[in-house]
Amino acid sequence: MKSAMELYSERGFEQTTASDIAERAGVTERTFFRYFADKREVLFFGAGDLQDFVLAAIAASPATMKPMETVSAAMEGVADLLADREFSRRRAAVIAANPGLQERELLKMATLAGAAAEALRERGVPDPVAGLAAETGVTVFRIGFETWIGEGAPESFAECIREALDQLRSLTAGA
Amino acid sequence: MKSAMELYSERGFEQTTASDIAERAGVTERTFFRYFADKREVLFFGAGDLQDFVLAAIAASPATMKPMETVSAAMEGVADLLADREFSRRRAAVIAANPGLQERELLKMATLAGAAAEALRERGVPDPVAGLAAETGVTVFRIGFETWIGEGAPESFAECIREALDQLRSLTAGA
DNA sequence: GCCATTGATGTCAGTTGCTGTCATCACAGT
DNA sequence: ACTGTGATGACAGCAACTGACATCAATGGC
Repeated sequence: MKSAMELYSERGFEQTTASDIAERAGVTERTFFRYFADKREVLFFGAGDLQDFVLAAIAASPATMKPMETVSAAMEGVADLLADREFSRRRAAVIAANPGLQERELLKMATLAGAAAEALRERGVPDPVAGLAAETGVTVFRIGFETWIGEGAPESFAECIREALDQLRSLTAGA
Repeated sequence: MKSAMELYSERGFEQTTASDIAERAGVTERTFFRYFADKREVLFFGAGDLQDFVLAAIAASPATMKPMETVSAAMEGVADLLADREFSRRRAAVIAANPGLQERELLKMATLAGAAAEALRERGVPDPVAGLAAETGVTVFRIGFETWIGEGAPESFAECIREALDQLRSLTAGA
């Protein structure tokens, strides 16, 4: 809900109760918990869509593509789901201010990495490589997202992803 | 406390209340929460020591050592803190069975990676490399730990770490 | 030996996150 | 109209914490 983000931004996450959010949204606290598993989950609404998107992109990529390319391309595609940069910024600020929310975000990322690894395996990528490529891909996503959120970054999310990937490449190449 | 692990193993994490643990330990619920920030934190008692150890190892390593070597060596050294393998196994099983506990573990790992990156920076390792080496080092630790916990693994934790690092090396070299 | 300080623990009351259960009520299909 | 069915509200209750204050034992100066 939008009400939750507003309140989390206004007074901070811990300072807003579930009942506050429900009230602003014009529903009962009970109803709030019917839509969201817990208070934190509100901020990760859409994480499921993101994962579905990434999985579909991996599955749909040409069989000739190398694992790392596949994952990176999928991450670039996520741009379509990230319309409002200002909103992303505020959301990130709220999460950064609260350890509990960071935990949840970490878990979402880990889950995404796990699912991506599985998707790669189903395309025939063997096992240690699949996991590593998936995890690396998620790291690239995270770094790219952070720069996209930051000051003086390129307008385009996809470009941020490509940039992060390039940096990573030159680093591992140098080792 | 040992009481907590026992109960978590017996009935599972969610099925044991804070007051249960306190009772078995012979103290009050209030006292329990004075020692541990929350119910989950019991399982991560000693995470601080681990981080201190890793940081000290990084700081103490010869200045000529390359970043990745430094971090890996530090991770190998953690072996000293991991005496009881059977205990580690039971702990891992409890954590694997509960998303909330996985969240906490993810956070601890992320924190460790952040601190390790900072320690590398203080040794003069420049910025994108420091973060990457730290994160990779933690990944190696995780993989190594998992195989050490698993069946038919080498007795020595340090050996598991070296093995994981070798695998990673051959993977990134192949790309 | 006595008292003051300090630190660890118990007690109690209260808030908040979250859940189960049942009632209500609008709306859809027949 | 009749009957699900699905969304919501109402309410009670548990468990995870927290703050405030009381107790009590050990410690250390006098």
